[in-house]
Amino acid sequence: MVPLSTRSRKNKEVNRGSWTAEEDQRLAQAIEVYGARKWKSVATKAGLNRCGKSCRLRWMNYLRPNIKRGNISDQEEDLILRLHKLLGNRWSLIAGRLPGRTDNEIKNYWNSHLSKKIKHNERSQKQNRLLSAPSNPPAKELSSSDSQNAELRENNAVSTGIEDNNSKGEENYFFKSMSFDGSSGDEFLYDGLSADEGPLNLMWMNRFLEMDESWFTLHDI
DNA sequence: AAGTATACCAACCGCGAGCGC
DNA sequence: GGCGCTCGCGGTTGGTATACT
Repeated sequence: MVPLSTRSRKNKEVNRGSWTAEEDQRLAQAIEVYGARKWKSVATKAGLNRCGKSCRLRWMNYLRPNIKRGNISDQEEDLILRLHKLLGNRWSLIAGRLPGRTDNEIKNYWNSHLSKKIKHNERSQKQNRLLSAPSNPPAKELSSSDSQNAELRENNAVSTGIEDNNSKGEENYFFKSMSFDGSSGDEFLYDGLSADEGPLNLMWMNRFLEMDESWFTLHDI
């Protein structure tokens, strides 16, 4: 995609920029033999004039099996929005909940689509508030955590169109007992699911996100 | 048709955590 | 404890594609 010569930078000894089909093939073959670890040595053994980091990135974001590309579905988008509300810019955690999607892809999708969408929603929300302001009852004073939670719920409802049942506002949701790191917790969520079962999985996740707060507490995210 | 602006996304960079020596 | 190495993460860059004027 990007000519090697144009992506400047420090190390002139190694290739930079777009990967060629041949490089991809070499990398995949090396990983088949040596495994997806020790990226520096994988790069060397594959005969690639690339740094280990670059090889890892290429594998993780492009060559890995079961990668889904393009066309983020409405369901996936909804899930990204909600997870982002809960987790912030922790793209790898969010990606971990979306089978076949990479953190880089979700980050790009967020920056190019969703962040704008949200800004637009917030703007029209403000306008609506201004228009209806005089008839509103005086707002109860909230602690900062209350207001954060309120904002979180409000944005969530606005951006996804799904109302959050958690109206108490003093507690946060939580996720931690099911880890997001692709280890044991993932088994709880995804064990036995193939990539084809993604939609089913997403439905499950959506229900999970709507669960009553009594199931979870947030403090140790 | 040509020039310019904007959107998209692959790839890079810097940083910090974890681990072994 | 200190050092070096590897890995993973999030932010950023910049080339290409597309839309707009």
